[in-house]
Amino acid sequence: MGRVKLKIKRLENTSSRQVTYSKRKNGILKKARELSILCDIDIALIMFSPTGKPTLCLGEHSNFEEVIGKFAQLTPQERAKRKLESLEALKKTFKKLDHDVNIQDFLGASTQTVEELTNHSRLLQTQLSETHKRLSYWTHPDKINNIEHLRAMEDSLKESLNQIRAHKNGMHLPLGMSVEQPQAQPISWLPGNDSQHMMLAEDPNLLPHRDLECSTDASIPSYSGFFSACKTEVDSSGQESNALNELSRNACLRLQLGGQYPYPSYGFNLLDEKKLKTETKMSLHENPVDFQVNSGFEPTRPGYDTSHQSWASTSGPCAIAVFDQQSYPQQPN
Amino acid sequence: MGRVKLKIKRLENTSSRQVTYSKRKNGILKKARELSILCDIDIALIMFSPTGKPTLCLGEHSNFEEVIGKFAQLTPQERAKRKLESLEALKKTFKKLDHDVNIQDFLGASTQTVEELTNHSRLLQTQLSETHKRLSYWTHPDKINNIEHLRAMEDSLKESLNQIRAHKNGMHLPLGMSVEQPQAQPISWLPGNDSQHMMLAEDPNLLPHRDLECSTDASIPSYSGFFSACKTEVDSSGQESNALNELSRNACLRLQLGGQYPYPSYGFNLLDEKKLKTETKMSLHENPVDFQVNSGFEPTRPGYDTSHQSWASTSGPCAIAVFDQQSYPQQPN
DNA sequence: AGTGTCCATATTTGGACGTG
DNA sequence: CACGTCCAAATATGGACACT
Repeated sequence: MGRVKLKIKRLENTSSRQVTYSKRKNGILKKARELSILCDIDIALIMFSPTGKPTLCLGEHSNFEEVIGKFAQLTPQERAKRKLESLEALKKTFKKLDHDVNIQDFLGASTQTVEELTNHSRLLQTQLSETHKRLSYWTHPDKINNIEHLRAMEDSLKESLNQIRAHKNGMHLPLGMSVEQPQAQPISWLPGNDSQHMMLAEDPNLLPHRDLECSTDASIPSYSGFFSACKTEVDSSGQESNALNELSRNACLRLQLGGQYPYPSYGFNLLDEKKLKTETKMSLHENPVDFQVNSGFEPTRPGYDTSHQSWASTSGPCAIAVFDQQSYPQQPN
Repeated sequence: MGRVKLKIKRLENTSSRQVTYSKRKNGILKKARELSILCDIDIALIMFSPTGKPTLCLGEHSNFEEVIGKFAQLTPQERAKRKLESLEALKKTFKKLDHDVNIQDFLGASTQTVEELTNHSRLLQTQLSETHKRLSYWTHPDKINNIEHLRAMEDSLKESLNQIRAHKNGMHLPLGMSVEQPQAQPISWLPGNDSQHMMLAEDPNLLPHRDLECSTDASIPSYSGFFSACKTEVDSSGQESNALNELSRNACLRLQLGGQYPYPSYGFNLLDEKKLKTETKMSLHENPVDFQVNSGFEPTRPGYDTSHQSWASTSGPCAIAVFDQQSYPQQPN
């Protein structure tokens, strides 16, 4: 009876859902692979069958943590921006469909607000950056090659030292403590000293590439043969195999992504770029990894129904970023 | 001329790659969406355009972290937890719109965005405060009344002094620069000194490029492009060296800071964090799940080739990650 | 660079059925 | 239950061109 047009709506029949999943899964995986090869891009696709069985597909030379990490690196601003972009797209769709406006107004306003906030954030970010920069010179004097600067710093330090000593002396001098006491412990008392830290996905140290059977190399044709009957299809990639590593690595990622990240005090390594990034990135997930059903507002894809049940971190912000793409007016079914 | 059969091989023409990406991206996104809806599953798709622009697509009720996390832990246990019922209503409501837009979503998304940004701003504000506070300790030691702290600071300063001296001495007298130059000017870059511009920053030589992160990001052309994407050019995380001038400076700095050189011992315990990070990572890696290659494939009918790859986790319940998929009989081209 | 449109053809995939 | 097979209708998408 030939193919039947299907309404894009949850298939109520469990069996059909499974069969369809199976078929379409193959289809989408193939598409993903083709896309990654044709356009030579990074791509990662994860899906869970109706039964919960997970499937991962990576581009020819993609590696999971890399992709996720890269994505995770997007700053909140960026995410927000992207989100707005997708909203724009929707807006456009709306317009086209001659659909109503209320929304547009809303969007407009929202955009405005968002923009403001974004600017503010940007400003703060810049300030922070500046400050960190300044601090960095003190933290890593060895990075300075200008002897004049060093000399100046030295003098400054001497002066500060004197100041401190003077101040100290002005205070009660506890038990005959030696002023010259060799310094020992790190200045942990400084504000914000905190050990917690998030790791960055892209940090090679944190996510060592593990190339087991597949990984990167796998991406190559030769690899392709790997489990498949070496077909004519050399392009078959099969990064998927990486799962193994991918999975294990995930843990890390998850940590990072899932956002628990007790906010480290901005105290210390402000200087550390990585951290900075992390902070920025994580800023959205200040909470501990608590997964909670956040059925409330998972942004659903327009036009579709949703049955959600998502475990979103309460703070959930970050998470969703780009969803772009959606719209495509459904063809009338 | 109708559609032409395309060999699944990297498109050498840059332009075609982009066009193709654009088209296929839409296609695959649509497929992903449909699949998630039809089969009511969780799905996450991330891809980067040939230019590096990231795109994320989540299932109807998926949450990025959740998906990644779930995948990571392979904790399928409650997968079944679908609360379809409650959604039926929503579904119905929007279904009749026959298009993809869901106002609720707009609201949700935007709200979230605003929320995110707000949080981010707050966070940055806090960080700034902290940082300033920290700086103030050094700028106004007289405000400190804890002798221990003063002592620690003093020691730290001494240490820094030594470091600087050592570094200074270790330097060869820079090219013809007069060492005797009178050093008089105020040390404007001293901590606490709010002089806006870091004189040091201006000197590229002071900021040896260390491309750590960069290298990574660099691999993806425009990934960093997101900065440029922003009209105004934000520097939220600037890894893009070529970005803006003002940004590039930061970039350098950050790179430098993010470097792996040994942290100075005197001050902030950066090391601790590092260690901590490592530990965390490790623990995560020893994820209970242990994978095994279960490569089994069977050359199917002539002309087909299937490769399935599944990794089963011994411990995890569902633990099976399947990666499969690839090759579908490539019709002889 | 990124999209949208047209058209003709390449692919995908419901349904129904068969197998382990 | 998970797939492989068939067939015909539903879709996706190269190539060319236009717009922004």
